[in-house]
Amino acid sequence: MNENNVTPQTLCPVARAETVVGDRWTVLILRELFMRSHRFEEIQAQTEATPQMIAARLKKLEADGLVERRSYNKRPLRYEYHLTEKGEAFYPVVLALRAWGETWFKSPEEGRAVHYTHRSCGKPAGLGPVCEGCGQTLRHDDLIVEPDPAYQAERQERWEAFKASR
Amino acid sequence: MNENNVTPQTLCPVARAETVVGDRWTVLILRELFMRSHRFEEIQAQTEATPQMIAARLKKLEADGLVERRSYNKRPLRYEYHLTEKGEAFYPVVLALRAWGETWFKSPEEGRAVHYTHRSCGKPAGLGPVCEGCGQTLRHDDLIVEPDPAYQAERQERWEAFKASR
DNA sequence: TATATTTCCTATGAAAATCATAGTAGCATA
DNA sequence: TATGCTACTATGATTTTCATAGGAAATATA
Repeated sequence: MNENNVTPQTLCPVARAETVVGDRWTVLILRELFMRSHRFEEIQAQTEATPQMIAARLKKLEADGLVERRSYNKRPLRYEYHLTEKGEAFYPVVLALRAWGETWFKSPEEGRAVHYTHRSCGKPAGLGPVCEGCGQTLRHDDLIVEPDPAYQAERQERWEAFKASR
Repeated sequence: MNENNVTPQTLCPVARAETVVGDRWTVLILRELFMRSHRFEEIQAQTEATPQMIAARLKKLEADGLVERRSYNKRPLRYEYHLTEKGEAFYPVVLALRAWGETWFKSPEEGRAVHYTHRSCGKPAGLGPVCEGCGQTLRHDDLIVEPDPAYQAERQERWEAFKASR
């Protein structure tokens, strides 16, 4: 994995961002955090990465300031992972990635994986970056997220397969 | 490198997108194409990747339909790389990445790497996704791109260093 | 004619990351 | 005592990446 460079080599913000998020597993972990999976096991099950991949990336994400670890249980000590403000600020990238993926990687008969409703106007938000209904810029905490039944089932199944394999 | 899966494993558009662009070099190559570097050597110089990295990724980007190779010279046969419509459509992701990078990876004394002017309203476009001046969604071909002198110098220097090393 | 130069890559071997698989630590519950 | 739960770590084979060098096919220059 790419160690974070202390002195930035370039002024380019895309290159700097990529030293942190230029990795498939990292982005999938961030997706899971936005999907409100906060536990190691949930993230592992839904990304289908090995535990080392998850562990290494969570550690780096924490070092890079996108993620913080919160203990939700002493004895035995257990942690959950949450996005920091910097991590939350990554949302527009995920949204843009989603829009691109929905547009260019789906056959017509496949529906959207997730349906968004814009809380402030009550209308479907569409693919962004601005709300289809009211034109406002979409923010993560202003969206009601509803996984499509098919996607929900897929996630459910992945979780069960994961559980069964222990 | 990740071979493209014929049957998608998931409905998640982010995961599907990441099988194509979930890689640092790939994103940097796309950035260069948006910066109007179309030649192998320019891309190599500005990304500072090895030629195999570039060659392999350009090949995959072509297979994935984001990039097309155009011969600009017979005898000797020479190619340039250009974005397809699918590749151009990736722009919002780059823009979001840039905004995040500019916001979270810069000290106050460092300026923006690139300045955008919105062609249709003539005002500075800001960090997007919508124009700071007029509120419209930013499109790549509607932006006048002006690298900051410092960033320009950095790129110039990289090119010269590359040339000198041959 | 001979020698550079330009451009786009390919070859090679060492170093690092990744993967599948298995296992550990600490505690709770039956 | 045994079984389960959760968050990881260990190991060894496989794959990818990196640094460095080189090649091929033509034109330009001496």
